[in-house]
Amino acid sequence: MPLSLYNTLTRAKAPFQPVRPPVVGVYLCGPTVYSEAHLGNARGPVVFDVLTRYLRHLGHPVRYVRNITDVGHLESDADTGEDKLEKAARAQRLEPMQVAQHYANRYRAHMAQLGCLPPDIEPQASGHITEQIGMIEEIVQNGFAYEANGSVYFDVPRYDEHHRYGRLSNRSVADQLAGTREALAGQDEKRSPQDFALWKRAAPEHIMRWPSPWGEGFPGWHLECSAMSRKYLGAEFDIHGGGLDLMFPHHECEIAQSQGSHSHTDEARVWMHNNMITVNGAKMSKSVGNFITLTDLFAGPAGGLSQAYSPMVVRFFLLQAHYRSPVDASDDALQAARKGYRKLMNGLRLLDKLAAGAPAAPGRPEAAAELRALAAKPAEFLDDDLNTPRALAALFDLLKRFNTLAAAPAALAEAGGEALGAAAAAYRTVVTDVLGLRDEPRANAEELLALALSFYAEAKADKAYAKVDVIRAALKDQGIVIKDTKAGVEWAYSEE
RNA sequence: GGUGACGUGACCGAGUGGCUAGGUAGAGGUCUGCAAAACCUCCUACGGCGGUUCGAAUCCGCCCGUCACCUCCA
Repeated sequence: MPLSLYNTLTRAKAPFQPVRPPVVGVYLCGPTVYSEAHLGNARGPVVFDVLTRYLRHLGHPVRYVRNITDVGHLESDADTGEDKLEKAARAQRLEPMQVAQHYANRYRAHMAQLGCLPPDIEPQASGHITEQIGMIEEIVQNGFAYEANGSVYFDVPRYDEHHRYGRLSNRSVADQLAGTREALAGQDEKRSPQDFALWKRAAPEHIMRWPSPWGEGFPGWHLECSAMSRKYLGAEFDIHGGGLDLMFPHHECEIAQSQGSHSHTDEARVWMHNNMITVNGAKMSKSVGNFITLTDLFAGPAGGLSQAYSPMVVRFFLLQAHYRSPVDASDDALQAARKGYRKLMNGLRLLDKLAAGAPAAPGRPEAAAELRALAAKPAEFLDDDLNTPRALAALFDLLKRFNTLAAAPAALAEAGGEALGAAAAAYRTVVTDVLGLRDEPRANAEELLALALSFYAEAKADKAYAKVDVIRAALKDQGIVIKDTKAGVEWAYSEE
């Protein structure tokens, strides 16, 4: 069964066909690095991490691009001076690029904790000013942009005459005009309120600025993704992802820029949007008090949650909902996810035991076939627009079967070693390679060691020297030597 | 006002025109020195009102309610 994906552009699921098979190009809109990443920032990267992992599992060489936005966006169109990055830099008395680097580093660390593989290319907007200027020049040449007072704006009505603007988000230019009437004030530079900036003239106090044919300034909000995706993935590539909130205006503008500059393509063939996360039923916001940064989430109580939740629990929790559905985080939901996650991980350990006791004989054909069919289910559900909740359900079904087999040697023999091995491999592959869930060891080595030493001391006191020798040898295998001192039993790392 | 999504059992969350989602929690049981795990059985469902249909929780209409986007936002 081929992989089907839901395309926001067509509002339908369709079998996935790479533009240049077997290679697949994926672009995900990355973070603007001016503050700590929060729970909501985790969903897109996790979803598209599973997507790229699955594409690779299916044998596609994937080029996964996730940008870092380090040219801060303006707070609003009317505000020419307040740039998010510069604002953060001023508040922290730092160079803007220092702020960007700081949060980019933290972002990468958080993504690694969440089990997201690093992108193949992680381009930064500030390093691609040349490409962005080149793209603006093309758009101007094609008549879809105009210069005004050192800034360049995309001419939405003009573009709309040739290509429909608003296809992705299903909006019409006329409707938007009706809806934005009140906002007309103070937008004198723009010919139409929907026009968006490709290049902004820098006010004197603006720090981040670059020379351009239109004077000193900086690129507009939406341009970097068009320029960088084109550079690294081509004028038409396979999959463009992002949060639902980016659909309009960001992605709509990207399509317009790509169509208007070069290629008469929609930039990407498939547009995928992950839905949002709410916390205790409401959108995260600082004023509601349910805003949760990833740092706080992983470390302790935050934003209406009573305790810390580990990165893998969060990942499992996110995968338990379909990526196009909204998901609500709460203590109840996360605690249930934690137990489910641990159950799945305990399954991985069970596989090792099963493999050790697997029968060599082929088993009964029907039983073997049945086990293989059960083991094929998780991937089948992933084929259906990445249905991770169903895939997880199928994994739990499979795990139940493993548990049953582990307790019943007769049934184990019926299934046969070959089918068992294949089923175990399927479980392990989907859980770890595709869903990216790994075991988070929780046992405290120091405490376990203290326990072993207490048994040692007890055995010694009982003069049970056979037991004493066993404990000492086992610890030595772990590189730990026991030291009997007058003060009591101590330990040290072996110097051998 | 425009666009889109949604309302499923104690909680989270899939799915489907008739056939078990799954996880968590709860009840009983098997196993067990005790416990845990595991397994078996059970429990509470599809917002309301109409319509289409042999049959709808699943399709259509209306109503009620919730959320998101339309300004930066994952």
